[in-house]
Amino acid sequence: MFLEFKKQVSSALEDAVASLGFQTDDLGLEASQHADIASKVAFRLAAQAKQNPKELAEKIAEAIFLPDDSLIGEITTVGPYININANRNYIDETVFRIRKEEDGFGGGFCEGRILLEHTSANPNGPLHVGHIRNSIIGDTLKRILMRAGYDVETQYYVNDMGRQIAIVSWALTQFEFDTSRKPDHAIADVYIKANAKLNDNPEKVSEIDSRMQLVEKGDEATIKSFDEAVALVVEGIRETLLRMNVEHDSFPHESGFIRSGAVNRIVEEIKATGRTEVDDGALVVDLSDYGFEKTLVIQRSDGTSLYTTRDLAYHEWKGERADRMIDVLGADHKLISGQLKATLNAIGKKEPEIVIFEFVSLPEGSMSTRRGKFIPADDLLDKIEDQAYVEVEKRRPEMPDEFKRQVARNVGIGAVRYDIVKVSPEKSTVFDWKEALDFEKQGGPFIQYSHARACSILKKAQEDGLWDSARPIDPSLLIEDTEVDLIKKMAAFDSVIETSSRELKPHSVAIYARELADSFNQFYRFVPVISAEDEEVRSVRLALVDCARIVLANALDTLGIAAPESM
RNA sequence: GGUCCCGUGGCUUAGCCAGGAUAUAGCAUCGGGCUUCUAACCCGAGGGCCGGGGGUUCAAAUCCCUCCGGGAUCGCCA
Repeated sequence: MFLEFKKQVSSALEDAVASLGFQTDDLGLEASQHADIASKVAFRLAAQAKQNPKELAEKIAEAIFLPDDSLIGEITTVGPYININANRNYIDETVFRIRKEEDGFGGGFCEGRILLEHTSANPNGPLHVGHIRNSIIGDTLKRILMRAGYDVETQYYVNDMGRQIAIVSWALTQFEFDTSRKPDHAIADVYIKANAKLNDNPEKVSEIDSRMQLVEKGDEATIKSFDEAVALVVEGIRETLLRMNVEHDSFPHESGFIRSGAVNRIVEEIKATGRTEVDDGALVVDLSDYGFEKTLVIQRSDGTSLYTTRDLAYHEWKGERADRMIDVLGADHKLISGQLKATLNAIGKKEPEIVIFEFVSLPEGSMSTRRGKFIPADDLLDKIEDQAYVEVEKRRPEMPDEFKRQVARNVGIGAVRYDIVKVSPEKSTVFDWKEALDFEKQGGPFIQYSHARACSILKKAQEDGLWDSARPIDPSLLIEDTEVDLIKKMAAFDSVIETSSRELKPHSVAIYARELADSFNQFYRFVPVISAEDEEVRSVRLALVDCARIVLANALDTLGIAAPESM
């Protein structure tokens, strides 16, 4: 709804500026604490108009023409600022729309097909607390883009033939596989042992090399041993992701692009550009004109392909199947993803948009599956759910155990997802158990609680025979400050989705959801609903609570966090 | 050493790309609020030369330069 208001403001301001004989492509619109939206256009035009910004602002404000059905209300100037407020129509219309559109409210203004790749961790062990930053950013992005209106397919690109996987398959011949453990964890055990053994016995490395050559040549027994190990780990990873409400639509395997011949084809295409040369037996690409000093290796001296080579083929394939490709990658991929884009560009292929997130490290240093230095996501989820159970027990001791477990799951995952997504991806973080298990106030559970609270009011009203969602309402009775603030906050949801989908920044949705819950809680505190004296007022306030329930649920859904009716 | 990212009250953090009105919020601290729709809540207070220094501008947390601190990365790993 705010998007529509903003559009009207833009066009009204443009017309006003034009009517005074000026031109600008920057209306300087910004959120403001003094109005629903403010314009700094007078600053921009002051030089051109040779007038002082204050007088200019007044002239522009006077020149604004508003049609009858406008959403724009009061317009004032304070110095050079033009402060523009929405009118009553905006408030009332917002309430009507939320009730009409329900779970669709706040989206549906974009179209196109997007392939979104995220997580794609190597299947050599379980997801750890660093990986899930990728998963949560990626999954939230998916939800944001889908709400915005895009057709989104998420993919987990499975590395089923890299060096690490060769080590895993070798490890299974060297060490006993503990079938009593979750398979991704059991694989990590033997993988860690294998790496230690290879470290102590460097002559064994040739066994890994030969496995890689065999799999690339299509040796069935070797491929089978890789596949089995990979399938075990991927199954465990999917289970972990599902616990966090993360689900991928497909799992393309790297080997598929070798077998289809796509990798060989793309190597030939790159050769045809004349950019390649053989350096020390390896095939390298010159990307110096793209600003990369070092060449990019796309084939080992033994002729086998690298991750990068297979990734090029994968992106070519994706580019043919979508309007946009988005990859969520860790900071260690910054350079390689730039080289990937440059190479795709050099052969005339579509390039992906890359979302980079910085690392999550441990107090003692960076995480490493190979060295066994990591905290499995499963451990974090187990502990946070245990902690959440304690919190539920404290508050709802009388409820059945099944209820408490369910709430603990929802709240625990909500806390984890919110905690991770609320921070800008470009900040590196250090994982801290104490912090992770501390139910930070005004985090995920705070928003879930607000939703439960709205549900609780509606439930009670319904039991008392006071609430009927079909009954006509008169939103103009919603005049308390906290009511209007809440409605305006809800109206802004579409604009938050629009911005975060355009900038691919999921954390702004997290901030918004918290602010929305905050607005609702203030309304709850100051305005009686069920006990409102006037029947009409009570009805419309109940409708407002229902609106809050809807928008809170939409915001939570966008964050991949459950919206419990009771907790 | 080169390149990229980050550095905002005790801690975590928004704003920076598109410079402008008293710099955002949470945690923690202190004070207040449950006979009233779930207190996982609400209200209030203190606390910041926006890492340091230069520059551009009428105006800099925001742009440029430089230094310091942290992270990432620098061909046959992914």
